[in-house]
Amino acid sequence: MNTLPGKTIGRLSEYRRTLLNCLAQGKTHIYSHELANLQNITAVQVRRDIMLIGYSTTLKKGYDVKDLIKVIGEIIDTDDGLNAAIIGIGNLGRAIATYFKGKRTKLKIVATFDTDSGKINRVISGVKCYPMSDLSAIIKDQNISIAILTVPPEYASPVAETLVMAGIKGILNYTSTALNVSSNVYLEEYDMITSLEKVAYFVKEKNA
Amino acid sequence: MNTLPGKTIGRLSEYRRTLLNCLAQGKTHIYSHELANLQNITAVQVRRDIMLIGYSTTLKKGYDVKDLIKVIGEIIDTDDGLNAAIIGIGNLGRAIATYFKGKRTKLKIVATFDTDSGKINRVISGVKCYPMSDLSAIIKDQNISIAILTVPPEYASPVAETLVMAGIKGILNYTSTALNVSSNVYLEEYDMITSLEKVAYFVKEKNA
DNA sequence: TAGATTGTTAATCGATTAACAATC
DNA sequence: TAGATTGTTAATCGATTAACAATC
Repeated sequence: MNTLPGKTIGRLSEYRRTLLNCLAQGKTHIYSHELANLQNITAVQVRRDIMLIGYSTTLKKGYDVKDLIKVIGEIIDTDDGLNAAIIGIGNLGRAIATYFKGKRTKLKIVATFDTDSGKINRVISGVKCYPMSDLSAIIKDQNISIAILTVPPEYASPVAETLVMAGIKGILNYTSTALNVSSNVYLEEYDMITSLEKVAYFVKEKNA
Repeated sequence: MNTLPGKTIGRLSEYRRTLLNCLAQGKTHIYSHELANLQNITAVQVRRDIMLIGYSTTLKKGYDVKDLIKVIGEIIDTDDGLNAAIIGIGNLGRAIATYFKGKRTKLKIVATFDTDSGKINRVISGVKCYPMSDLSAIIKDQNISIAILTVPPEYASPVAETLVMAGIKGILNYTSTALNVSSNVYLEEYDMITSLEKVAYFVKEKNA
């Protein structure tokens, strides 16, 4: 299977969650236009995404919900799962840790890191907090390949460097600092202030 | 000025923050390639974005940092500012409120809402928390036009409906529920689990 | 069959980048 | 001037959508 576009991967993740809801409600089959409506996109886009992952149905009665969940899992999950860590366990870090609790997924948050001695060695939102100084050692020990960066902006760059040196393969950066990492590390950045400013701009434009 | 693409608006917001940092460091002028490097994008993209907002410099010594900050502000800010509210003040809500504290921007978070009686009427992360039952009234009273939705997923849809009825103009949805709002309300959705799954997928692909 | 649905190609739309003239 | 930089058009790239044949 060729590498799929990022946008398609994002939608597949959303399809899966929606499908799991459908399954919980006892729905066994779903039409492309039903799934599209639940996601506020078009049915063609759903069908095209599903085409890209090589799944198809013989029936004209929609996709088999269970099957499709399984096939999406084969595309976006790894067989043996991946370990992740949250770097900086403030409000945002806790929010993410809490989101993950109880979600049965191939991704596991196995450690958090902080400099605050009041947090170190405690279990926070279900995950053990280690001192920042042990970052490299624990990433290697626990085979952590993904880091979720929620430290204050001024620490983002040095911490990212440490992460890369320690062998991290992917970083999800929630700090407001744009990072510059070597191209063999996958980097995804998201900034809440930017999103909010974008909403504000379009609110202004709509009412102009 | 025509409405600009969302991607450009996102980048303008980031340029501004970077430029404010530069200004704080005493930098008065910046070349397109410098700004591009700080943002990990290309210089052409920077120049094109700046072209789109109608700014240009006569000097070949880069853009005047102060001027450019001002011009970006004229594009993305409203003259009189906009008020926002956080709906659901859990960890994520608090993270956002805290991010905003001390940021001088035309956007103000003026209220938060929750159902937890232990939170109601307290000031949390610098913002007063009101009971969810007062949502409509306070949105109208305080002229709130943007809602940041950080409630549990099962409440997302009914709360969004209330928000729209109360006259909200833009919603930034951080819940995992895809919303369906009338087209005169601007909706921006972001889901952390999806982002993390995307990172996991590309980590897997890079190492395949 | 007629109507609904899927899978897929081709067309369109939008965003990025290459190329380059103009300017300092 | 030569070299660096900007502003802008045209080309390219990528993602979405329209159109439609095939199938139930």
